[in-house]
Amino acid sequence: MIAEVIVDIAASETDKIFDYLCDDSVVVGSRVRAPFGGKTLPGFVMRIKATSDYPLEKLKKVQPCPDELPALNAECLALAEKLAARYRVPKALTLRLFLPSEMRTGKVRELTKNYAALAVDFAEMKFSKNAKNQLGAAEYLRDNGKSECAFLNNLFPGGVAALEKKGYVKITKEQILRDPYKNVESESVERTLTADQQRAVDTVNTDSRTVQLIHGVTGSGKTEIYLTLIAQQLKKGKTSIFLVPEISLTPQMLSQLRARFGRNAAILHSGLSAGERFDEWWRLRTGEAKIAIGARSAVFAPLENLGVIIIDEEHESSYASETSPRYNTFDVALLRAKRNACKLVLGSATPAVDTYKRAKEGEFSLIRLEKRINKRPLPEIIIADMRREVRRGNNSAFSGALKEEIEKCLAADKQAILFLNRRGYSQTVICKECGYVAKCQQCDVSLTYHRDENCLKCHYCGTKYNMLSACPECGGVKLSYAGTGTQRVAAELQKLYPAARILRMDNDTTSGKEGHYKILKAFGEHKADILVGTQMIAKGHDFPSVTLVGILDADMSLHFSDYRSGERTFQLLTQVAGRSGRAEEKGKVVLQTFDPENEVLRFATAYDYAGFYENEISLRAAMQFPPFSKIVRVLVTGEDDKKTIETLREIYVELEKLYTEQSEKFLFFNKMRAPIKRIQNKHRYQVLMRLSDTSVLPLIYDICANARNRDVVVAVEENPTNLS
DNA sequence: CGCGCGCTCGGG
DNA sequence: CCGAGCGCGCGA
Repeated sequence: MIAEVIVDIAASETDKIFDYLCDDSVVVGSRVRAPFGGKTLPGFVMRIKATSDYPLEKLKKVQPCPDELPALNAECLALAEKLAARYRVPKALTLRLFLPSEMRTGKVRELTKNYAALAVDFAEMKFSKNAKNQLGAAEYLRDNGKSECAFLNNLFPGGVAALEKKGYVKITKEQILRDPYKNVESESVERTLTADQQRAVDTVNTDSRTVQLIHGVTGSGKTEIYLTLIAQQLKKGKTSIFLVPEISLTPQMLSQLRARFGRNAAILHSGLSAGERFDEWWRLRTGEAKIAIGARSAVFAPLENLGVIIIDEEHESSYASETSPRYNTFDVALLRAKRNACKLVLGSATPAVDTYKRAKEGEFSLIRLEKRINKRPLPEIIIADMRREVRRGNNSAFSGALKEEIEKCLAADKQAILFLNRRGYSQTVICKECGYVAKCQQCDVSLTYHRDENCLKCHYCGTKYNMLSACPECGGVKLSYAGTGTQRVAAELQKLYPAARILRMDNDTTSGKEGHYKILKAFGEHKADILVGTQMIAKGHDFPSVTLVGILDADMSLHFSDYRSGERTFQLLTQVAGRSGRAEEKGKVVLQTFDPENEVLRFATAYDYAGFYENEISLRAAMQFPPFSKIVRVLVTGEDDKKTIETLREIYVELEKLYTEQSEKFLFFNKMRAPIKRIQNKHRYQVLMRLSDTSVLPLIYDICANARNRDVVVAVEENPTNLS
């Protein structure tokens, strides 16, 4: 037999089928070890055939890997090939997406424990008189049956090993599945559906369209709809994939899933240890677990017979991969949904403009949930005009209105959340004498001051620098801290309210697997009065005693010069505001801005998604921005500036030909330095295009794939979320 | 003359 | 991706 093998090398030069001899233990989808140019590499069997075009005598033989099941099923293989073609990446790269990394590197295997059991009858055993440990271990095994070796070795050091040598004891290895969330408490919730929820479930089940968008205000009970859909499929013996933006941010969702589905649910996410991830993956592959829950990579879960795929918070940018292969979770999910003839459910309180347009136009089904559960009112939003605060001489991060509300909140023994999308103490350190700004040596960005470590950090590459005592340019000692971050907010808050218990949650405080969980749990148990945090506190937590949310700088994300800034701001504000008043108490939101007349803020404070959408879509249409066009960026990065520019030029020349030939399909075409000129010592250049007709997109991919140069990375990004 | 490095090519 | 093979440049 001949196996067609893709060797596991991420390079376009080796991205082709190599034929190998194999025996019939090797099947399609299984992993093999293939002799390749002097050494043996892992590979994937794509097909099995009887003959080869390659001279038979030159064929080498592959060794099979002893997996119980082939690592990849037919659907995974087909999908991997499709994605490789779509994104012009080697098939080895897309195949890897379907496997836990430890399966490739082979470093982490199943966790096994050794067990000892008597192999001969105790009465027949003979012991020398000082072999106390042998006798003890044997007696223990006689009385208790099969036991763990580690345990016996503790009690009777060396006993088991000696018994095994004599043939009295047999040692067996047994696989233990790690349980990553044994510490997450279960909460049993079995609610009956509201009429709205039931209607949503019915629509998903009966509507003939593959994609179902659930547009439900925060607190309208979307989670319960997802759980019901999953449970229905489980009853039918079908499997589900449930995708969330960042699983570590949703411990409550997690415990609900655990409570409802127990070990039918497998949780895949980056915080797991390699071994845990392998075990969860394996439970899905074998069919022991039927529900895969996780961030974007869980869309590749090794499930067969899919009944439903759910993408919660579908507007989140984390669903787009930022590393090669730059797949889009929705695209992959749609391919899987079509192949399995199952539904793809999208959910959001603030759908992406593109998604909503497709739903309104009938391509997707649109399900609206306009009421919060129990008809709780949405929190009242108070706009604080920061220009007026400055005029009054208040230069602090807190407006008078916010301070007043914080005081009321503390007095009533309720909780508050303050949101500021900037970590660290101050955004930059500036010399008051000469205007010098501290910058990273490896990146073209200013450094952020972190007071707790008294250092300057680069938020792009993570490098730490000692804090300056004087300006390196002019020697001046008057340094000013410009741009407030979460550390400073927490510190100033503590000064204002010495008795208040303050927790901070940002990238700096959430290290470790359960870092997020610990902070959220402490806050949930009212062990703190005020939570100060970045983006990450905006997600779907449910804290009943939070009655106040403060948005310290609502303008921040508005001032990004990209077409999506309005959309992002609306989404962020709505999400954050939704954290307030989730129980009986009515919530309040104080939104601080320097631009109170801004349309996006006005729509957000009125909770008017439809209004926002109409306004936004007409702007986009007028400006010919997505979804009325597609922005394509070709990003060229490399350490060697000359080589990088040379590669950019090669690509540009070819793209320019395309542009002149088919200029009617281009709304914009230019090459330039990227906004951040250097990150981690890599120079960055780009060709920016806006297409009115995407038929040239495959040609753009081709040009970039052909221009691949050593030491220079070329990436094609479609409608990129951040244009740094 | 020798080897050191950089480029090209092949790998089944 | 990685190693083998080869060409050319430079130093003693």
